[in-house]
Amino acid sequence: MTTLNLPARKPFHFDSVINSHGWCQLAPFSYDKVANILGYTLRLSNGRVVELMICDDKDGVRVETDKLKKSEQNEVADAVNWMFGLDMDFSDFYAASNHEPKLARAKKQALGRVLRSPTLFEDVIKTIFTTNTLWGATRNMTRKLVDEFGEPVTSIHHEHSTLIADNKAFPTPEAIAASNPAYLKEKIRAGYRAPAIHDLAVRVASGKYDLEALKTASLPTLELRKELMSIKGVGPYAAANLLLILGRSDFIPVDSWALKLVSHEWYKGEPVTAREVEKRFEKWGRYKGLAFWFWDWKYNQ
DNA sequence: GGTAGACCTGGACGC
DNA sequence: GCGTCCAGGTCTACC
Repeated sequence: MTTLNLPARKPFHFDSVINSHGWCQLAPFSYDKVANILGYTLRLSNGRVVELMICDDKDGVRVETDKLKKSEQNEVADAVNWMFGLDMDFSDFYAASNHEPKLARAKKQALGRVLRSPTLFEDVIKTIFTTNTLWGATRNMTRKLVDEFGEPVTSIHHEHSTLIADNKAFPTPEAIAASNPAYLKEKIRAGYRAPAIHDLAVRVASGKYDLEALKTASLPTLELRKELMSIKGVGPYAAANLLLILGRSDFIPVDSWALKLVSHEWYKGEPVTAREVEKRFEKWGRYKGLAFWFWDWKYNQ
């Protein structure tokens, strides 16, 4: 058993990260609401697959997992640090939103961080799975992809293996690349998205496309957006969602839900276009995405 | 530069 | 049960 205590930049609220969006409901995440523990099945670079149990801690988060070597501990720490954005600083956003009643709770609740997967590859695929479909189908596609192509937790204690036998890590690009679009369409139920995720997996697995480099790229947001939108299946909504995950807040992920929220907030439920959404948040400039995402919406069913 | 229509799944609804 | 309709972003083709 290994326990890691990872500190976070203040302010930090574990629950705010968990509830930042629906990601904790997508495999290989699991969330125990009663115990307030986030589970995640992680594949380490040496091929070992471990189950992480992540919970709130005095100064950040605590991670419990199988006994790990030092190098493996460092890898887990790096992964969780990224997933929770432990070092992210939102003080400028808090200062900007200080006088906006609809964002007044932002600093107190430490809003700003969004839960992310360890790799951008995983988050791009999950984001493509959210497009043009209902949330139930998104969960379904992700679950099936993990079950079909993910590697199971490496069992050390065989007598306990039944407890973790079902958990698998998110598939590697290689594993998805080795499949084919027809299979992804039929078995994963990815529909017309299948060629897009297969193509991405092939490009990443071949080493020709360094997707993970975008996590730390210092490109201007507009350039980064262009780069994300060059990925098949990633349009304006998906790119904005991924930018928010990457800590860039200049764009709003406008989907049909966003239109509904804005419509009820300012237009008495009358239909609105993406233009109206942009207009309403224009003044927030580079905090546009955050202001939209953490707005205290009237309509919230 | 803007937009109609096709893409695919799953849930709702009517028979 | 079975068929029909609809919601949901992206992409292509065509103005």
